[in-house]
Amino acid sequence: MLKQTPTTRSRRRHRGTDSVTIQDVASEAGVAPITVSRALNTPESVSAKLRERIDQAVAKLGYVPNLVAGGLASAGMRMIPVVVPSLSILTFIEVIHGIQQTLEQAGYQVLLGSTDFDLDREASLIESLLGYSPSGVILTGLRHHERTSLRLKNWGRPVVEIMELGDECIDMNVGVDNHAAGACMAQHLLDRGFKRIAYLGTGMSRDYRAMQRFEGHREALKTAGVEFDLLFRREEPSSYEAGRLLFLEALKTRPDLEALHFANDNLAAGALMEANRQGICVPEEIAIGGYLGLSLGEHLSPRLSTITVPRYEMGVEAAKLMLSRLEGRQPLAPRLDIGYELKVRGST
Amino acid sequence: MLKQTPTTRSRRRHRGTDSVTIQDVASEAGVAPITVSRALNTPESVSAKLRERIDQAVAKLGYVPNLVAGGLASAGMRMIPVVVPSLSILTFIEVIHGIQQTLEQAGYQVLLGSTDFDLDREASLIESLLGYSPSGVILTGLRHHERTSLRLKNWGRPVVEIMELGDECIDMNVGVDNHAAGACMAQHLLDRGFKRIAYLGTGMSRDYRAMQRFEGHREALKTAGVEFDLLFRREEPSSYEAGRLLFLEALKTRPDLEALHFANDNLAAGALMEANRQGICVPEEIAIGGYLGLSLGEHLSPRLSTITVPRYEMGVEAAKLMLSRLEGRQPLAPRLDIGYELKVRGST
DNA sequence: CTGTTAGCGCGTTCAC
DNA sequence: GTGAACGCGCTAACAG
Repeated sequence: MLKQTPTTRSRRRHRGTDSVTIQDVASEAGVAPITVSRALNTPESVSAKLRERIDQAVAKLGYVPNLVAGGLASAGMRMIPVVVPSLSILTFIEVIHGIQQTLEQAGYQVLLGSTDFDLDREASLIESLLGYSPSGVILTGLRHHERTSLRLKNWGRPVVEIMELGDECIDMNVGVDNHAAGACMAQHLLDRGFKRIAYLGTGMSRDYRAMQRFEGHREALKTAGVEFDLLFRREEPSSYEAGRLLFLEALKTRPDLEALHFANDNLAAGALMEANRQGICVPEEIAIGGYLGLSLGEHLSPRLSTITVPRYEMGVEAAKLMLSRLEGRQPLAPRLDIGYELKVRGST
Repeated sequence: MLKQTPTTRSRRRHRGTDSVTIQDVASEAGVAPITVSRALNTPESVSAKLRERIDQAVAKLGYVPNLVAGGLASAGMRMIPVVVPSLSILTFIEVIHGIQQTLEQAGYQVLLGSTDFDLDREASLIESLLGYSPSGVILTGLRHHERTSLRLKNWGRPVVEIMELGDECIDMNVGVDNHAAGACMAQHLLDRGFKRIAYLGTGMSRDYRAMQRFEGHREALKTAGVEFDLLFRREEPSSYEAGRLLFLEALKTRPDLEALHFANDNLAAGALMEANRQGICVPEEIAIGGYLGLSLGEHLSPRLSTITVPRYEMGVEAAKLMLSRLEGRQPLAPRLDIGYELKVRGST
């Protein structure tokens, strides 16, 4: 299947991809291969004259550097694995998008990895991803297998942990303070005069960041002297449907509830749409708050109050941090709080 | 930055990643490196005794094969670039998800690439992705730069084109018949008794698949003897907001419209939500149909009629086709129609 | 500024 | 069933 043409060039001893190599370009331009290499990688270290001859030869032969060979000889394959818990959660997609756009401009490619919120899978995935000799790694969260953290710390190449903020990171960290964000929405609900407030989430035994927001929520209530500590949870992944079910369950179990604090906008939107369907008035009969700032929230009626997190920007910043290290610059700070913003809209 | 420890092992001449190599394992097990290689890649060609010794050494040293070296020596880096027009369109994300899940199980990794619907960018992106010596390539659509198609045809490794269906593909093809899908929804609208039906889409000068659906739509109307050929378009990317604006524009320009056929569910949902907001009754005052089958559509009121496309499954099938080639099996058919399904719900 | 030499770590080839 | 030698294509190191 590989190479059906039995190799026209006589130079090839065996195998070989039969493509144009740096040697071909060197011959064409009448220089040594290393000069071609330099002309391509550090043009300023080659005289203008040779550079031009080489550029012409490259164009003429259609030379494309073999990054694998380059990666073996030097270091780094100009790839960055991005390891996230799930590819079916929009948040991660948007972060990945930001990362991809930024890295691609700089000539790096993104390698995708997903762990399904499983730290064992994360550990083995990262282990095998390192076999690709990537230039750096971006991964989700600050909690990992101990051997993963150790391995990456000793790895000697840039590592960025995203989505979460903390004092102890492997190398660099861009994220948001989940605890504070949870407290922020809870405080908003309290400010609105609600007391019987529940938190509702999915997959919280695996997604500990949602749990951190719940902790913030709970603490805000406690601090305000509101003795109400209600959590509704389901173990399936987040979806509109899960939000709808959570909503129904909450209404049924505790008809006295005044406000619902959802772990994310998908759930909140599912609830809001169900409320619309049933003719339940939001926020008069029950208030609904979310987290993330999905654009959908702005189009529902009433518009969804939420805490927006600049997800795309988080990706961009993570990538920039990565690039600054890769290009030898020391990043200003290895830790960046990307922030969040409370958006008060109609649903609360 | 790279390797701060000045290399403890004396073996290293210069550079080198200071990690465990096949040679280390070989020494530990008291065999030649090639035997380790065989024990790992073709276990049946090594005696049980040695195999066990080697496995132990691998475990003891925590050896992880350097895929870069392997990729250079043999061929294929066990990576598959997936090139899509955009990472901000949910459809592509879901397809990528299916691809990623399937390939990762088989030990292949996904490299992400996006072209922003630009065939020039696609051409140069693919050119540079080939530098990674990937095992295969998955790309979007059947239309490419001629040099891209030629390059990939001569490349000698599996190529799958997705999202679209056609007779002439580079190698293998999994997708959906856009023309037929557009006609299908149009026919449904006609069957409902609507005649003044408009098609509404975004970015259609770049996203020719949406245009193919429009052609199908237009033809269905013509065939039915309905002389109505109205297209509303905007050039921004699809979004709820774009759908809302398109909806408003259509209502304003042509108050006599009976049904709106949107190029995708994002647009349709934006329109439907705006209708709700304005108290416009759907479908009594105006019917709305979409395309894709996003789960959001099922939660709106009324529920959105649409044409569902099994996006995740399309990814899975594309990956399976790829794998069958990579593993030397001939795929049953190099062309797979993934199909679509008309979902008639409340909005029409 | 340019060239020479010597690997990067692995798998193929061919011999035993 | 196992091993020795060599090369995949490129670049770091060290001259000149």
